[in-house]
Amino acid sequence: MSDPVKPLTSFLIEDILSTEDGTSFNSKRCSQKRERCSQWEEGAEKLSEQRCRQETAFGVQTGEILKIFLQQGNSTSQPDRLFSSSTGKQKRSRAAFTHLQVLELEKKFNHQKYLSAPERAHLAGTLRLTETQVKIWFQNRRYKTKRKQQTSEFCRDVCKAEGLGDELLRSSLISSFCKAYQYRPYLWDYSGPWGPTLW
DNA sequence: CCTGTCAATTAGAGAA
DNA sequence: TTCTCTAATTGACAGG
Repeated sequence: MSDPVKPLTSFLIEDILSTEDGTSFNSKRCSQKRERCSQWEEGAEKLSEQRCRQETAFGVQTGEILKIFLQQGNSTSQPDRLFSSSTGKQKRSRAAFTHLQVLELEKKFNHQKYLSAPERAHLAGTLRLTETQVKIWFQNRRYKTKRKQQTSEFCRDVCKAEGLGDELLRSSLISSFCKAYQYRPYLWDYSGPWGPTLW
């Protein structure tokens, strides 16, 4: 019998809700943050109801399922961290993927940069992640790859400009690159003398 | 409409 | 505390 309890993240709540009422939580995408908050609060309530039903179904004591979540060690899988208890204000949760999960995701990514829906579902199932988490991981991974590649091209061009003694080109390359990436663009991978000092 | 992508950014969490 | 990585969010846009 498979373990009924998965690490609980905001995405899992989406999945739970989508199977609960037959409508996709994703499809309720809201433009207003306020609307989102009220939906999340609703989600929290439904979640707690669902825990009760699971406890009944699995014949365990009240609070047992919550305890299992809490015992999973990963603090971000604590369901109640998703919401601040007193204010009812939404708190963003951040799952920490295990080494194995990342390893498998990387392996798959090296093989193919895009996943079809069935492939994504299969991978999510085997890694015990939600499909949304897999989708977002691949999205972030593609963006990271692209930025790394742009950084390496930038480094190459700057080195070339330096080699030619073209100070004007060098500084224009650097300024346009800095403008494009206000955030640190994976420059730490490059141990050139000027790399990390740029920022 | 719905869902997916990219690009940019935010923010949680672990390491130093 | 600060730094760094990266999961998650947001918004614009595209395709079915």
